[in-house]
Amino acid sequence: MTKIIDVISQMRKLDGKFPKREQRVADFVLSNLERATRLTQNEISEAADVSVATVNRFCQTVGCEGFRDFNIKLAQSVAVSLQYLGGPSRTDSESEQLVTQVFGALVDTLNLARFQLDSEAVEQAVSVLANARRISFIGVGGGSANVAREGANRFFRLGIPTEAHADGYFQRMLASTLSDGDVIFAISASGQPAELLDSVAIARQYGARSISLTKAGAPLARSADVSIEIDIPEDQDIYKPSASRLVFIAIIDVLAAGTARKRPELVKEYLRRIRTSMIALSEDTGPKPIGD
Amino acid sequence: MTKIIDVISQMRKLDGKFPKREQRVADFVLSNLERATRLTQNEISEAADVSVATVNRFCQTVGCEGFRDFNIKLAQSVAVSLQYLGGPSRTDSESEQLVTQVFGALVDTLNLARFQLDSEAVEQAVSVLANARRISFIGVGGGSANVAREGANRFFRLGIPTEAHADGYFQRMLASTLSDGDVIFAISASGQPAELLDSVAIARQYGARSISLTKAGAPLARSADVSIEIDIPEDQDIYKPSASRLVFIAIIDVLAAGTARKRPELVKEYLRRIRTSMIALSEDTGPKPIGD
DNA sequence: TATCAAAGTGTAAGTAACTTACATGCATTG
DNA sequence: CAATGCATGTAAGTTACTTACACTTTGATA
Repeated sequence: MTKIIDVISQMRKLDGKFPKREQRVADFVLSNLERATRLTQNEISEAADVSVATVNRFCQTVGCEGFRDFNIKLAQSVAVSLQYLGGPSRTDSESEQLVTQVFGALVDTLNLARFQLDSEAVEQAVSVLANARRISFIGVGGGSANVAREGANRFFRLGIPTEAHADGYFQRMLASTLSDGDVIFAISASGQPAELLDSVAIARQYGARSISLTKAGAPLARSADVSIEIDIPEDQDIYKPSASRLVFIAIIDVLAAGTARKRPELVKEYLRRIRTSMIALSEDTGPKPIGD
Repeated sequence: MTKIIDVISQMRKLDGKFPKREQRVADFVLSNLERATRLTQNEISEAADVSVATVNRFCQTVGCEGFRDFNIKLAQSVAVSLQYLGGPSRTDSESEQLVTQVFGALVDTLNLARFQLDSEAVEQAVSVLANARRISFIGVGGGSANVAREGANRFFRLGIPTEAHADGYFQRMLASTLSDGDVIFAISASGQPAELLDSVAIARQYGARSISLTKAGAPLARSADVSIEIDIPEDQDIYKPSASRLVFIAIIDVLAAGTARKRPELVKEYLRRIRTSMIALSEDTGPKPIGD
């Protein structure tokens, strides 16, 4: 697939090195980025006071096939840039800026995490989960505990008995009841909590498989059979919420989707049952994700 | 500023309501978003097996002036949605594709949601939250209940007493104890559950403010003082987890960040205290988001 | 069930826009 | 000063978008 070439930076790079008349085109476009998007080749040629052919050549000079191609690439670059540049002429309200910032940061982080994900670890984890008789998600501290609950919420829909716990003592006791065929899934942003380290160690001792989802290189990562590690630079702005738990949830999504695909028929049946159980409660029972 | 009209969500919104032949065009474009960007009207008409005129009418139906206009707007929407996705290369393993798909869908959905967010509603919600004496998050069903917990987890760090409940009976009873200065925050992907509708009505009756985070146009949205509405087309692939709860969490992030900025000094102090309380438990107490 | 109106659809002509070939002009260098 | 090569504009050529009109389907009503 063709990566979107950023014509704006391409124009900036060549700025000053264009042939004289093409430079006029560049000047005009660069100082009327947003407007140029909506103009035809002809209109641009008039605005820059050059011939249409020059405009066309200009397009080829910046690496496009012709004006058509240039026009679309410019529109795309402008669309992307305007989002994050928050250029000077923008009159976004404060709350619009807030939304852009937070969503931007989240998207950014998701993308970062995606490239860190070790696909081999994902594959191993899916294979362990798909064969699990039972999965116990554990996590402590508000965030990770919620991710653990989310994991349980995801996987029980696939017909696998699941549970989630945030109580360190309970976790250790629970771990000691697990055995071959069971899976303990430990979640921690720091990878340090003794509760989790203990629980994983206990569970392994009794023959259960263990999966960890945590910070790269953390003690917890080293202690589990399969370890999914992510290193997310937390934003320095302490008012900006951390994105790591969102990434964790996204990873749980990946694992759930992968597991579901390994047992398609079973899953369909379980989802059907769950949907049936909700018919009485809701008007809408189409083929949609289930549960509120 | 010129708002970029998001034709992709426009298409999704009208999906299923198009005239028969135009629907074919919609189907093709929606499932070949990136490719459609580079096709001419003629090529699209062939691919969808309709006449060019139908393609042109389709463009007008989704709110564009004609194909030219549509083509550019589509390119922009696609660019914004896919800006972080390097396309999947052919050599990707199955699990790599899985990761790409799930993350891609999430990023896509986040971008979509951003355009739908009504910044005025966000502003109002932040203002209500920042002045709250206490916030009760309520939700039912695995997903929304978790989002509610996440909300509580976020806001208590800002020094506001919070709680989260998933028990419908408890929610109603709780609601009847609220009064002026308290806030009830109801979360639901469907916006239908009677538990939430009742609780919000009861809380309002006793003078509490109410905020809802739910599907656009749902009953719950109409019943609250401030309503944040999102319309997310759920993916048809039932094995693919729904992205809506991730969007909900992202929105909670936005609200928390906005609230934090309204009370910077207070928040700093509370975060300091929380961090202090954790020093004994962890090696790492740098300026990072707190809590596991 | 027949009829009619309204909406949907395709064909084809018309128009606007992009592309390319070619001729002219200008600058640089031997 | 002449020759070469790059830069530019003109105009013809081609492609692509738009629109008018006629035919078809759909749905409502008698």
